[in-house]
Amino acid sequence: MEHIEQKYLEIKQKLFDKVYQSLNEKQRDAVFTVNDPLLVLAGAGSGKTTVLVRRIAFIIRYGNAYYSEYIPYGVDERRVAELENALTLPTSEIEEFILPQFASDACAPYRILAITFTNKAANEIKERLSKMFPDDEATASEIVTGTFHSVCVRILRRHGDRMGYRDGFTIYDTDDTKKAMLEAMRRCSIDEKLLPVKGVMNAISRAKDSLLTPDLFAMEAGGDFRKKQISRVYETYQMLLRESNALDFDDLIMQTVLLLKNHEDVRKSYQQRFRYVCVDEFQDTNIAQLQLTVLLSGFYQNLMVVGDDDQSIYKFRGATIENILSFDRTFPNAKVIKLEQNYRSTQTILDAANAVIAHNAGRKGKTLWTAQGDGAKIQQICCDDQNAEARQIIDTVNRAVAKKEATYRDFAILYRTNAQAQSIEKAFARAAVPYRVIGGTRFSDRKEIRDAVAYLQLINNHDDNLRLRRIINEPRRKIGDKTLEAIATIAAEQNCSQFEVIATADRYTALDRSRNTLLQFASLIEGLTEAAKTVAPDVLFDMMLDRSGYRQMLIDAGAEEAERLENLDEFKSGILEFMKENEEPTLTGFLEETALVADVDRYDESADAVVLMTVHSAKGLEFPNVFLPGMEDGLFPGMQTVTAGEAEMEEERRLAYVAITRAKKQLYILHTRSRLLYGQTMYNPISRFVSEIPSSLIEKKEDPYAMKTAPRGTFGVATGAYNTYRGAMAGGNVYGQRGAEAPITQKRTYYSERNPANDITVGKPLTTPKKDTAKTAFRPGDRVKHMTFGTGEILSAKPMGADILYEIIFDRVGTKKLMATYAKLTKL
DNA sequence: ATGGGGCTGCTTTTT
DNA sequence: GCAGCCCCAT
Repeated sequence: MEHIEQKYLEIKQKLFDKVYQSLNEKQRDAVFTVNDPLLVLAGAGSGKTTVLVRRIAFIIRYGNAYYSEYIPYGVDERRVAELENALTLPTSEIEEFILPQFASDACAPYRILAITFTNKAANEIKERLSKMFPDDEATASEIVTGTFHSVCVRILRRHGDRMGYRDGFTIYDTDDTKKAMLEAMRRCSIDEKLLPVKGVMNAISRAKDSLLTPDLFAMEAGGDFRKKQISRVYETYQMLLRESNALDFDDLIMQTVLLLKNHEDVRKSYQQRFRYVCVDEFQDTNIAQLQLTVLLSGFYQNLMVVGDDDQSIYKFRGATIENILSFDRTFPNAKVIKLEQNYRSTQTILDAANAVIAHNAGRKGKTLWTAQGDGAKIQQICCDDQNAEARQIIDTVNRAVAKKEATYRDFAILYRTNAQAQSIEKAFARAAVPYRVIGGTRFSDRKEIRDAVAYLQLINNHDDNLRLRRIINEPRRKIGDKTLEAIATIAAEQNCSQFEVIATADRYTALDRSRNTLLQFASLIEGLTEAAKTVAPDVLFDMMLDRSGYRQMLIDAGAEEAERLENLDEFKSGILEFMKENEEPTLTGFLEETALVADVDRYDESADAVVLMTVHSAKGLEFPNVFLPGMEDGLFPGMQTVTAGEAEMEEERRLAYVAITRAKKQLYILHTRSRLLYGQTMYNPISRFVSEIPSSLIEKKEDPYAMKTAPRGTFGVATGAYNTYRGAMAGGNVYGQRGAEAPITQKRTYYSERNPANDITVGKPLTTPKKDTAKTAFRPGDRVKHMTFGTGEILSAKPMGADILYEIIFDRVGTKKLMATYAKLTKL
C-alpha cells in the first residue's frame, strides 16, 4: 500500500506539472508552494507578476493540493492507473475535470491579501486576477489587493478611533507635510537656516519608517544637539497633525502597526482573516512595512514575499535591503526560490547587466539567462555635448521608424536626473518627433488643483488647519498673517479648532476688523458641508468653485489663467470618472483616492510616442530599444555617490542594473565630452558602470556631429581622461566653474503642442516666422551682437517675404548679409 | 496685504 | 537654467 500511495502523490504532481507547463520549473515551484514563509527572488523580467497572480489563483482553486500528502479514501491500483491515463488528456481537460479533485483546504478569496507599492502594480494584479477567473467576477474582486498605504487606510478607517483619530481624517501629502513641519519649527523657534526643513522632514520620515515615536526618538537622540532639536520638532509636528485630525504617508503605516501591536482584538481579527499574505517588490520595504506584513500574517504564517535585491533602489526613502537579504534568517523555515530565466532581453543585454551587478558585494547572487539568443551588440556612442547626444537619439529613432523597423513607442530614453530631460525634450520638439515625458511636475502639484482639493478637504474635515490656511485667502479675502496668527492663538487658548474660532469670530475682540469676512467664510464652508451630504461630488465641486469665487477669480484674470480653468475642468472629469467607478462615491472616498493615487499611472503604453523618464520610474517597465544618455561619472553615478561610501555606490550600481535590464532588443549607451547641466558645464569621463561591461558586448561609435576642433577622441584617450578625472573627483571638483559663459538663447524654430488626452507632445517647425520678428527687427544704425561674428552695426534692412535681410558691418569680420530668422542677433 | 525683484539650491520618488 | 522663496517697497 505504501507504494501505491507514493505513486498516487507522484502522479498527482505530474498532472499539475502538465497543466502548468507554460511556466518553468522554478516558477511552478513558486506557484505550488503555498504554505509557510516563502521568498521568491525574482530577477528582472523573470515573470514575477505571473507567478504572483497564478499562485493566488492556485490557492483559491486547489489550496495546498500539490504538496499535501493527503491520500483520499479508496486510492488503489485502479484509481492510480486511471490518473496515469489522464496524463495523456489535453491539459484543458485535466484542468477542468481532474485537478479539482485534488483540492486541499482551498482558500476563500477574501482571506488572501496582496500588497504592492504602487497603484499601478496593484491594478495590474487585479486585472490579471480577474482574467484568471473569467466567468466569476466575484472571486477576483474579493481578493484584497492594494498598496501598503491603501491597505493601512482601510484598517485605520475602521479602527482609527483606537489610535485617537476621528472619522474622516485627512491624509497629508509631501507638500502639506513640509508646510506643517515649517509651522512646527516656527513654534519651536528653530531657525530654518540653521536646520533646513528638508533634513528635518527626512529624519522624521526615517524615524517613522523605523517605528520610532517622538518619545523613542528623544531617547535615542541622547546628547546629540541636532537630534534633540529634531526631536522637539517631531513632537510638535505630531501634535499639529493630531489637532488637524490628519496623518502623513508615514503615519498611515506606523499608526497601523502600532494599532495592531497594541490592540490584541484588532490584531487577532486581521490575523485570523488573512490566511495568505503576499508582498510584491519586497526589496523596497522599510522596517514598518516589514512589521506590518509580519503582524498581518502572524497567525497562519503563510507569508510570501517577491522581490529582487539587485533592484533595490529606494534606500533614500527608507527601504532597507536587509529585509530581503535576511528574510530566511527572520523566518528559518522559509523556502527560497530563485527565478533567473529571463523572458525579456537578449543574452547580450543580460550579460552586460550580470557583469555590472557582479561588482556588488551585498547581494544574494543571481545570474540571468535567456533562451532567446545573443541579439545585437550594445551601442556605445560618444558625443560632444548634450545637444549632440539628443540629436544622435533622434536620428536613430527616425532612421528606424523610416525603415519601418519600429514605431515611436518602441523607444525609451532613461536618464538619471529629471534635469537631463530638458535638452532632449527641446531637440524632440524641434525635430517634430512625438514624445512624452513621464514624471517631473505632476498634475496634482498645480496650484489650482491643490487649492480645489484643499477646499474639498476642509469641507470634509473642518479640523484641517493646514488646508484652511491654504485657501482662506484664496481668492483674496484680505485675511493675512496677522489675522491668522490671532486665530491660531485663540484656538490654542480655547482648545478648539481654528475653524471653530472663525465660525464664532464675533466673540473675540482680537478679530474685530475681519469679523465679517471670517463669518462669511465660515458660512461658505458650512453651507458646502451641508450640501455635501446630499449632492454628488461633481456638483459639490462646481458649487465650491462658484460660491467661493475661485472660478470668477480665474475668469477675471483673463487669458493668463485660462489654462488653470482647463485644469480644473480636467480635475472635474477625474471626479466624474471616480463616480463611475464607485458605487457609492463619497467625498471622503474621492479625497482618499486623490491623496493616494499619483497621476503617473496615466502612462498609457499604447500611445505612439517616444517615452522619456528617469531610471527610477522605469522600474518594472520594458522597451524594445532603450537609450541611456549621460552615462558619465559625475552624473551616473552622481557626484554625491562618487564621494560617498561603498553602500551608496552599490545602490547606484543597482540603478544601472535596472536601467540596462529595461531593454529587450537594443541598448544604446551615450556619454558626452562636455555637458551643460544646472547652468554649469562639466567634463565627465565615461561611467564606471560602462567600463564594467565586457568590451566584447559593446560596439563603440563616435558622434558624427563631432566638431572638427574637438580632440580626436579615441577611446584610448578617453580612458586616460577617465583616470585623471577620477582623481580630480576625489577632490570634489569635476563640475565646471559657476558663471561659465551662458549660451545665447536660441530663437524658437518650432512650437510644440501637447495633447492633454494622451500627454504626447509634437513639435512643429515654424515655416512662417511670426509677426514678432518684425517687432524685434533692427533698424540701420542699431548696434547688435551675433553669436559667432561678435558685435556690429546694421547697415540696411530689406524685407524678404516674411523675413528680413540685414546687411551688417561687424567690428571684427567686416560686412555680412544675414537673414533675420537665422542670424540670432541681440540688440546691444 | 500684496506684488515684484533678487538670491539660493539643486539626485532619485511613491504613497 | 530655472524655480521657488524671502525680503522689501508700496
